[in-house]
Amino acid sequence: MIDRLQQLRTELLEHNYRYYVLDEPTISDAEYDRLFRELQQIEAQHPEWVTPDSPTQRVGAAPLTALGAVRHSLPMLSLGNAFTPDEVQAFDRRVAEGLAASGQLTAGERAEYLCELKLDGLAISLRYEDCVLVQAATRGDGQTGEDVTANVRTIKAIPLRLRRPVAGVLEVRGEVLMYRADFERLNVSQGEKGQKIFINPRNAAAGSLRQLDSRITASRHLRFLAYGWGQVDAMPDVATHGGMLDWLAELGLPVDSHRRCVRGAQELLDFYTDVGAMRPQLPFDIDGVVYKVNSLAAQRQLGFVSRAPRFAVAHKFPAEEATTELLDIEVQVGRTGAVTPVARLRPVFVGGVTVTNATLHNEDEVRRKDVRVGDTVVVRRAGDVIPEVVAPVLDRRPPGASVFVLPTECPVCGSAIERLEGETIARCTGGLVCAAQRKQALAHAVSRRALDIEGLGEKLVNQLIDRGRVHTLADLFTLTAEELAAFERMGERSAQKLVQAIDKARHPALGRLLFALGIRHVGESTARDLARHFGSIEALMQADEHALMGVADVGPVVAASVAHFLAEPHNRDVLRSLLDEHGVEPVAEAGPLRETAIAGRTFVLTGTLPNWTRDEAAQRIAAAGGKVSGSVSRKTGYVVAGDDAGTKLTKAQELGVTIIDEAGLRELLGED
DNA sequence: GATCCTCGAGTTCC
DNA sequence: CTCGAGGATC
Repeated sequence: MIDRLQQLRTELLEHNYRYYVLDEPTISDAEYDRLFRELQQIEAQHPEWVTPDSPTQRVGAAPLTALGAVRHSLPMLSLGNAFTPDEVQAFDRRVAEGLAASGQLTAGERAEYLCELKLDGLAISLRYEDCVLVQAATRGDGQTGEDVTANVRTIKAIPLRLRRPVAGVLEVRGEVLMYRADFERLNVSQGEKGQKIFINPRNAAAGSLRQLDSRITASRHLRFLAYGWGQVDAMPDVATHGGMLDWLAELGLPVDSHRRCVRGAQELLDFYTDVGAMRPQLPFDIDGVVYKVNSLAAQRQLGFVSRAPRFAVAHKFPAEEATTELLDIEVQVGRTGAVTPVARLRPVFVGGVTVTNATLHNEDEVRRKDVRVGDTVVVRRAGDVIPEVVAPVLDRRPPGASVFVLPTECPVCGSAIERLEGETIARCTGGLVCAAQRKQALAHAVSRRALDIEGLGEKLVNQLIDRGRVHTLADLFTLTAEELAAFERMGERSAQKLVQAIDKARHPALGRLLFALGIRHVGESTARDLARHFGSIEALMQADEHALMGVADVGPVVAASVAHFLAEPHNRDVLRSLLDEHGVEPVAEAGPLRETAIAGRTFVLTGTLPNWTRDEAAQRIAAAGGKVSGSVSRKTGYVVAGDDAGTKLTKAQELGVTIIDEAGLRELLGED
């Protein structure tokens, strides 16, 4: 009996592999089902023989109450975009120059790329430990994603165990997606059951993957295609991205077969054209193609800019466009007084959602596009998210449509609208006299990245300001549950919860409090820098412009803005009142700048490190809050030197910058 | 003085 | 996500 069980498992795994990975099934679905049921029966008789990697163990488990958070060991990055042939040529030129500079490419030689489809699904990371799938996580913000292990185990295209031995950790990255045919069928059955109809395969895949009840996921026919990797303990002996993909395929992971290895910009563009032609015949949606420098050594050489690799780019298909009528152009007033024209549109379905509003950014933008109220306009979703008015359809302009003129007075408070010379943004001069600005300022102060007060949404903010109950941040801390319960759409329970949330905000991290104040030019990051540098509100309040300039990334403009804010008696009063009367006690930032070796410091990597690639080292430094820069200067904190270090090491010695090796870096990072 | 990069600010929809 | 602008670097 146990022999038969082993045999069934092996056969079913093989058929799975043929079906999902090789796309060459050798038996019918009915035959597969027969084998599957036989295995189920044997396992039912002998529960002690059931193992977690058995093909029967993909049926889903009992619902969870929430998806847990998973921190990626290496961040999941995003890619830069290209939309035009010019941009692709510019990308190729940058790559060629970068590689020529390091001698990896001789002049006139064309760089080698691996071209792939850009799948329109959800990026996930699969973690295998000693060949066994142990965890699956969504991309999330790139640093932290959601734990979707239970759901991912139900996706038949994803092996629960690798087909070849791989020691230690292997993180596989790829896209979970739904085939168009499966999507159509799902919507039919959803419709019959009177359940939610999905707008597109991407949304359906996302909704299915994030189910709390993995039994639902199991019924949804999700697919998976691998395109990359994260942590790899046992790196195979391959030199190219293409080689890595071949290796992943050998391990039993599905990899899309439309990849192509090419040289130079023209061949990249040819791939784009070819893929565009076959796009309607593909079984799944794509939103473009991806070009990656093929050589892994060359990839390391090129490195990263901020969160995106320099060695890869996504060449996107043009966004879907639609035409609709521009009903009106209204202006909004932001928290800094910025006056923004907004297009009110006749609702139109484009790129998977119904669009009714679109920003027009500023006065110049409206002029440049020459859109007028009454025009028929072309609308698209830029970057597939934010709606954008592209241009008017001039043939259909109604006679007498007049050019848009920005009002000279604020529509909310009547103060003058002013546009300083050389600035693109016009601003309401009303300051806190303007209710719109007070509302936005309060909404900003309580937002998640600032004081993080839950339960204080737009509606309530509006009421608090309109009734004159809250004028400054300090007033917020005088609210009681009794009076809040009397506001519209507020019950006793929500009122009490809100008061608790406000109470919790009495001990914010100093940086969050500074960010909450809404000082011009002081965002989340600068606020944290200020908090770390000065350590307390009191110390900051005594700082003059000169002292402020001493903070990293603070120059004359930011220093003047902060000094101006602090010089304003009204602002000082609010701060004093917060601290002295309302029991607000900011807590010093965790890990102040002077006390951690990594956070806020700049690292330069040079030479070959013994165990880490440069990318890995860079990503680990970034994960610990450090910065990685390409060149050595006096502001460089550390130079991490490996074998064959070049001129950067010499320069570091000249400038007296601390030089460490990989072991030293590990020590700083707190690893063994 | 030019250029690259990061940060701030504004915005949409579900 | 995107633009503009401030800051740092070359």
